Amino acid sequence: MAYTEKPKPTYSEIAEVAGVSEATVSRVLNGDERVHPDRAKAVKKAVDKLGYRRNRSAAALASGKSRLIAIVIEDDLSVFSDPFWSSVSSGVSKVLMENELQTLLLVAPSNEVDGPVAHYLEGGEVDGAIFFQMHKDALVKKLAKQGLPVVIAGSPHKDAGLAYVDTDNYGGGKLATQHLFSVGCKRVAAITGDVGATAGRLRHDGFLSACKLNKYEPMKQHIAIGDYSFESGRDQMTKLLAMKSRPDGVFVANDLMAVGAIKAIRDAGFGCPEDIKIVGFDDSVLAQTSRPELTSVRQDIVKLGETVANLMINVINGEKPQPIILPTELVIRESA
Amino acid sequence: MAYTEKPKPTYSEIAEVAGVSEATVSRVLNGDERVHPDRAKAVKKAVDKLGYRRNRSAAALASGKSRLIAIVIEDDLSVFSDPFWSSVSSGVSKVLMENELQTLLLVAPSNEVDGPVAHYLEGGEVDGAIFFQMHKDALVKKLAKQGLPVVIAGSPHKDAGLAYVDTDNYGGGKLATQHLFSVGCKRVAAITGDVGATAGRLRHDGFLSACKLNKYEPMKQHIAIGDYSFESGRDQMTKLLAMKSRPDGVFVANDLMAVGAIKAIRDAGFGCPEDIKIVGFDDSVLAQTSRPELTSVRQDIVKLGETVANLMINVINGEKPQPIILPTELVIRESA
DNA sequence: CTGAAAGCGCTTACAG
DNA sequence: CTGAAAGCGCTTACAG
Repeated sequence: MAYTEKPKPTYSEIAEVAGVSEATVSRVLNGDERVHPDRAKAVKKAVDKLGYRRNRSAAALASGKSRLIAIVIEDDLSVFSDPFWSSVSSGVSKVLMENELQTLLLVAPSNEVDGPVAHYLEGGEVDGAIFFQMHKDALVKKLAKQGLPVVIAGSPHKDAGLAYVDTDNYGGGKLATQHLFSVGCKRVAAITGDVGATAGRLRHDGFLSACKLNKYEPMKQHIAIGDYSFESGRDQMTKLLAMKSRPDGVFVANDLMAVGAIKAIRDAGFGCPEDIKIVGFDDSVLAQTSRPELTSVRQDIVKLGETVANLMINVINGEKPQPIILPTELVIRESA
Repeated sequence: MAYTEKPKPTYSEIAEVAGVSEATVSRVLNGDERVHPDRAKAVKKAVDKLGYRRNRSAAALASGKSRLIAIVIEDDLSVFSDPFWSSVSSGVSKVLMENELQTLLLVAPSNEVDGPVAHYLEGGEVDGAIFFQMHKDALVKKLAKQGLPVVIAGSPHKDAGLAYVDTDNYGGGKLATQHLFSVGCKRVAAITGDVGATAGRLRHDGFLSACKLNKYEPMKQHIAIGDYSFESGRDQMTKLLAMKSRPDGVFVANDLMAVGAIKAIRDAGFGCPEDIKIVGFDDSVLAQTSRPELTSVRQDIVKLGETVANLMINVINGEKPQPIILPTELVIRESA
């Protein structure tokens, strides 16, 4: 039995089998409504019969559209330990694929405005680019100005008319803090992340807003600034514990710092939640493995990815870029 | 000032500026050695001057090579909470990009041999495919047989002449278990993962090998089988604790189960490491946030990704597919 | 070592 | 609603 070369049918075979021209094949495959239903049916039948699959390179070359969407992630250690982007990417890729779009994975330094990835993106090889929030806005804006459809997963540093999808960081911070008041805390503090970045600032603002709602004026020293690391959570909590007016409830801007804070509480001989209650943010795996288990703000990350992909599709279709904020919920466990 | 259309130079402009034919431009850009150095220089100069970037679709169409490598990940909840693949992908993408290859992200159900992703991969749109270990071998083998360069990150279920890169699971299990003996444990047990899967089996085998080396015959009931979840670690540990011959050292096949095991130890009123010592596997973020901090086996995940990418390149270049095993190291902390 | 020319497999005005 | 034809921007035998 001789090996037969795989036939790899092209338009010409389909056209022949279906008894139409290649132009019509193309129209049918691209969903052109004008084709007569009977011919469309014939084409589809031929496609099935021949097991035809479109050559994307050829289509891209002829049409000028690559049907490729880039996901740009940061080449940075933080990525390596954060399941966040893997979940988002997964949701993105799934939705894009359902829309016959491919997902290209690009790894780039965060502040690179002029490196290889930037050039690649400017080269027009891609129909759109999705950026993960850690990126500086400069490159994103530049690309958007050049007409490339661009969506940010997360919030831009400064709102600049860019399309983005983000978790409701403000609402989440507020929710978490409100919970501390609800369970009877009287001296509520916060350990924030980088308040220069949007997510950190919004969580912080949400905290303040809940305080105001409860007619509570937090002390300045009760707002400690961390950097999202375990160590900073531990160290900032230690400082809070050392204060004369020791807080009895702390909103911590992510779970990793929250776990650090709990360690500090334990090390200092206090109990959580007896002496000090803690609410985290992310509802990561840490929330469940921590002792005590962490009450934390949950964001639906897969949904975030799906929403990002859908927004990208809309932007490509010419809709106006527009922010989308996804709701959070509070998962109550042991720590508060 | 009128907006000028971006010129988007092509071969014809370069050829003109450099005073050569388009064929020569192509040769230079593809690193063909035969071109006279002077002409090559002229072409490169023209390329720089015009800010030329190659149209990949056109090149792909003409050459039949897409310069696209797919990463196929599983559409499964386990992915969503495991930073493993994000780190691997990151390493893969970086190396591929350095070699002018693009990374395509494909999300597919694990046991799909005949779905859209499978068809896509068979369609020849991709120059190679990298699979993450959770995938069943069937699809991978099928593709390999069709001549598609294929590499597995992790181990195949059964060795089938496929190229793969994996952590030394066997060596890691051995290392971990040996450490338990070294610190004086007398009744050493194990909580394994799925021993039907390669990684789980190898870690388990490594455990046995260290036992043998120490002339220790583990009791059958001392080898508990978990499923890598926090709960299974906790439950299996509870069972071990209930035994008359209670172990004083346990090798746990991943950190998440190890943290669960520690909870069980605490809940039962024992101390870790005083009464029972624990060694985990992965050296994940949990290892550092756990109380006590976890002694754990570390694998270099980014390196794994880079190695996978390099292996892929070698396979594409016609080298014989061949397994690569990456070493592990033991990170000693508090739990053992 | 180099160029003229054909061709990769699609898409899309254009004309009807 | 449909087809003939030109063209997208490269690559690659082929001939020299």
